[in-house]
Amino acid sequence: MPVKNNDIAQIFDKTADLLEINGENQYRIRAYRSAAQIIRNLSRNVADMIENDEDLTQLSGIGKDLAGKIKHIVNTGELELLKELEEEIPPELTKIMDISGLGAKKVKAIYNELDVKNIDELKKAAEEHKIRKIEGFGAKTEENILEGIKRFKKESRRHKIAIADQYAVPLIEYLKKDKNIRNIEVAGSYRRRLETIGDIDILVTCNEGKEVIDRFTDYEDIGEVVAKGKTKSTVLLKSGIQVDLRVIPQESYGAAMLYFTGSKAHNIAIRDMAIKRGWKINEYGVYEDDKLIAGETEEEIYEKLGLKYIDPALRENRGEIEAAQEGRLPELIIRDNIKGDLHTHTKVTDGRNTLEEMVKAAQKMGYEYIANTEHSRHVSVTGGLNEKELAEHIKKIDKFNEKLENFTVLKGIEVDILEDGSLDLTDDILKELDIVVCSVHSKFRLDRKKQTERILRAMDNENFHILGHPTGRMINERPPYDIDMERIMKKAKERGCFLELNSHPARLDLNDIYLKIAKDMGIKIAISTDAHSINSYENIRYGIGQARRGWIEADDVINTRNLKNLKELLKR
DNA sequence: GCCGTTTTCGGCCCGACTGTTTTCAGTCG
Repeated sequence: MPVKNNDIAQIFDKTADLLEINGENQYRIRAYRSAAQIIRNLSRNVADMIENDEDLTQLSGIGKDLAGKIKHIVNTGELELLKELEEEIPPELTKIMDISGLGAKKVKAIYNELDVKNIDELKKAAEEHKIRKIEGFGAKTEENILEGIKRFKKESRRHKIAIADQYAVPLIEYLKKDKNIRNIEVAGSYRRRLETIGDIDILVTCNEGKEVIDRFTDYEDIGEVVAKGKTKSTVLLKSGIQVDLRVIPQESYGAAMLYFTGSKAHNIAIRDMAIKRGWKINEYGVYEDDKLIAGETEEEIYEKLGLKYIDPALRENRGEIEAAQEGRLPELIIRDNIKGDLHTHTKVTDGRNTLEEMVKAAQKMGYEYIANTEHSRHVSVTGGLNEKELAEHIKKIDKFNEKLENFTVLKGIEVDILEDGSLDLTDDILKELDIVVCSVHSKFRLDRKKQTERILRAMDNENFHILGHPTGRMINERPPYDIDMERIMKKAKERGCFLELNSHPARLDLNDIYLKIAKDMGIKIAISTDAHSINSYENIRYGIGQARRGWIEADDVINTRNLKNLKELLKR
């Protein structure tokens, strides 16, 4: 099985951790971390690039040495340096570094003094008050370690963006009641609309910082105040989600928004541009010597650097800075571009509302059409339809449409792709439909070759329109099917098939990186919600956020078309 | 370990907070 980009990234990350514990040169460590990030964000398979004999040192941040190491990893799956380090230092120490408050230096000290190698031993040592005896450590640090372990076990994963929304929105409403606040906004990965967020970063400008910080730490949903200073405070909500609040001077608001929105890679690149012009950028502004020359808005900072404004969704240092320099930033899709939902269920199978209710709610969304796509028979737990039932259902929709004005229900199905790549319903009935969404709902664990060929074969069916939730992943719960997405995309392009971006916040499938590849290949996307009730249409905003991260414009998406143009596209 | 409009050597983003210290190291974002 080819080595995946993420495998290489993980090896480099782990190497960096161990080098850090070893007290190596911090810039060497940074080089490994940055390489991990570059590889992880790459929109192509490194293994393929090597096979094509491409020069990896073309990637900024990858030099001769790392290029060689990447090649070695791709060929052998291993890195000698990491193996050597693991013999020298217990590899589990890197896990201890994930505990908040513990970095390389402290981990090393604890290991040297007490021979603590893993989290269990760490807990024991702290409970026996051995930690506080180490030089530079004290009782407070020991308490924090125990707290950190508790928290780590409870909340070690990132939170889905929809979960973050549930906490961020009411907290912002609460803070806004303080009239002393002038600007308030959530920055960080939340603002970039990442599919998951680590914590919620709130920035405010105001007259009286102390007042805002006090109000913040008084919030009723807080479980613990972790830190509280004059300009910054960190709390844990009862749910375990961390929230950081920062008070910013008005003249620095743009600089702070830029800085705390990230991503880190984007910030470093921006700062680097400033350094080349003899300036310095920090969270307070752009400085020429000690003179503030920009900072109140993000726009003016980008402008100073000769850049068009870059949308937060694009700030990953994946080419957006070059695009901004050359005036070829995409005009990103917005919610209002969407004219209808192409993947919906009703009570007929496993949905919760009737078709009538679903249509009414869709009209409220401002849509012109929806596709009704019930499950096919193979998904028996949902009451999936067989040929005869679907034929009757089609007649019902025809009748239903006669009553509608300025709105159309497209006759569709979400048909299962069976293990052998055949579709769960006959061609005779499929060809009666306006739209056929094809999805994998079983046999998730086929090997890469079989799983890929299963989908490729399905695409050969002339009734195939859209590949539903293409990778099958559930964020934090289930990994993607093992498939060769590049082959699948090539086939989609060749056969005129479309790929779904499933907007359900637990799926967000395709991810941003695949979306960008699809766009670059000229494959059109359907942004759908897979709505099982009238309340799910709103999930489209998560799909839109993800699409923007993938550089998607309105024209790349089939359900931005009016009904007539959509039907043209569906003719294949 | 990477990189080059001052450089093939000598830089590399940078400030706030905490806890341990009496002026700073470690961690974090």
